[in-house]
Amino acid sequence: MADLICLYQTAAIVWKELPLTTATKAASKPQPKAPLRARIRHDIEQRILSGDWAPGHRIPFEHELMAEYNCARMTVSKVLASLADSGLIERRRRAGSFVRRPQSQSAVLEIPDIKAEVIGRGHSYDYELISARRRRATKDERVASGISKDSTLLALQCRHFADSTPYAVEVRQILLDTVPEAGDANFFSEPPGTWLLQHVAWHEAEHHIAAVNADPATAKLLDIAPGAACLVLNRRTWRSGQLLTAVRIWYPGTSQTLVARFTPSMPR
Amino acid sequence: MADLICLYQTAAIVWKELPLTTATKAASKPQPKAPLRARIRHDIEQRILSGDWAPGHRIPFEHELMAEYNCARMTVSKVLASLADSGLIERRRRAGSFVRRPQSQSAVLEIPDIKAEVIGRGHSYDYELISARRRRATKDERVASGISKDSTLLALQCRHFADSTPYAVEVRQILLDTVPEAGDANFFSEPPGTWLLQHVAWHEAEHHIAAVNADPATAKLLDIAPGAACLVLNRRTWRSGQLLTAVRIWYPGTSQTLVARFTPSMPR
DNA sequence: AAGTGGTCTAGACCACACC
DNA sequence: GTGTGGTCTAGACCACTTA
Repeated sequence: MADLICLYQTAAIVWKELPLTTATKAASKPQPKAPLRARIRHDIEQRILSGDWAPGHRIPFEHELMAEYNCARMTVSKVLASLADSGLIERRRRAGSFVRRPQSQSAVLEIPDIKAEVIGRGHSYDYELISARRRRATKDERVASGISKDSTLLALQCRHFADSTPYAVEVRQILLDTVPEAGDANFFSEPPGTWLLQHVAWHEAEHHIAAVNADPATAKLLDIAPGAACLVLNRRTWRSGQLLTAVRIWYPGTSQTLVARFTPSMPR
Repeated sequence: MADLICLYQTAAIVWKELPLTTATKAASKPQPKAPLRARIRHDIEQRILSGDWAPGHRIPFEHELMAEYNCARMTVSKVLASLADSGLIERRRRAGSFVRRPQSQSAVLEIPDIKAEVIGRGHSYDYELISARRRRATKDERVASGISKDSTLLALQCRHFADSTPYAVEVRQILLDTVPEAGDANFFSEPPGTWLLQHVAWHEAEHHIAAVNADPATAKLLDIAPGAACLVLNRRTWRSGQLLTAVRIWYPGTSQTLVARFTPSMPR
């Protein structure tokens, strides 16, 4: 039973650590000058989110809403289409529009550029390039990522500091075939992540997040004890199906937490 | 320099571990039977995502697109509005519509119900309720979460198994003031997360993700070595600004990774 | 068969930003 | 002023589903 008490206590600490931020933004009424469809959307959304209209409830037909708000059908149609797009309602021909039940827990995870992240938190930012070299992709990399035989990649290792203490260690590969401009970039002064965000358009990315015990080398670079828990973020980024870059970032587990926030507009 | 080689190797392992899944879904042409605006949107999106229209490029005016596709202004207007809504373009009166540069790295993090997650991965699922009790909120909890003095909460601890091995340990509090039905639920047979998803509408949630070294008690419950890295997920869920539930879930860091995927429709 | 949503048209007026 | 996007109207036809 001592175990239980311990766990409850840690849970209580969590509660204490997290300020009640998201709940304060509730109830923002559209102004009288706001467009009509903002008002209609707000009204419907409010009744759904308050639980007034439970999942499965049939919301008024388009023609009923037309009458209620004395407007054209196009107007209410756009509102309902946007609500369906946000995943809040489901529309069925001949049957009507229905409140959907909450889907699986998904959330928007913000993973900003590290430089911006550090500065945004009010710390001074420093950056150190540890190594950089060009090399051919290994056989494993070619097989796993579907890149061609002669692919050359730029392999970088660097370190990020916040207020002069190590903040994260980054190991990155940039495919020079798909991002040739990276060959001329100066990664001594600018972190590769920041450079890439500014110079390269991307539209697919995949993140894997894991917890690992720091190996001795990483621990030394992060100035933490060997074996201390680290949050490891793996990201690969594509454009038009072509891999642009892969990166693995170690954060000390104690200082760093990722924050994800639910927003009502979710894909299905 | 031994450090570097070690790090590069681990990065290569990542590459190997992650199959090239997202890149295969590229290039899905709208059918000839598809609505006109799907075709228009696809055309524009393609030119932006391919890099043909770089960030800052001015895309054609509405009246130009009307002429090109021989359609009404409303049709192209809806397309451009939806592209702006997705964050792909930025619209300025009198100036036109412009391709936006990629924003900060954000992604949709899928955090499904644990039972569904385990079953979805093809494992057998088992569940164990370790403890359950009602108690008053502590002072710290009241202060931190803005709940009232006399709040009663249901405090649960439970364990999830995949193929009969510990998968996660969960510590949860449910506010009985806001979710009174939970008092009658049978959490001996059904995990609280699953029950809540089915019975309670929610619309705000906040996740914090951290890496910690397992304390002895948690390590014992997860059947891992004390000090092993764990991924810890903290979630609090609200409805209409009222806290419904708070939960902290420990995953063994070695087995568990969270996956987040970028989607083009991003908030700004 | 009837009624729903899905889509589109051809106008209109307004707000706003830039010249 | 001038031209852009923002919003809205009052129709229309079609596809689909369900009664």
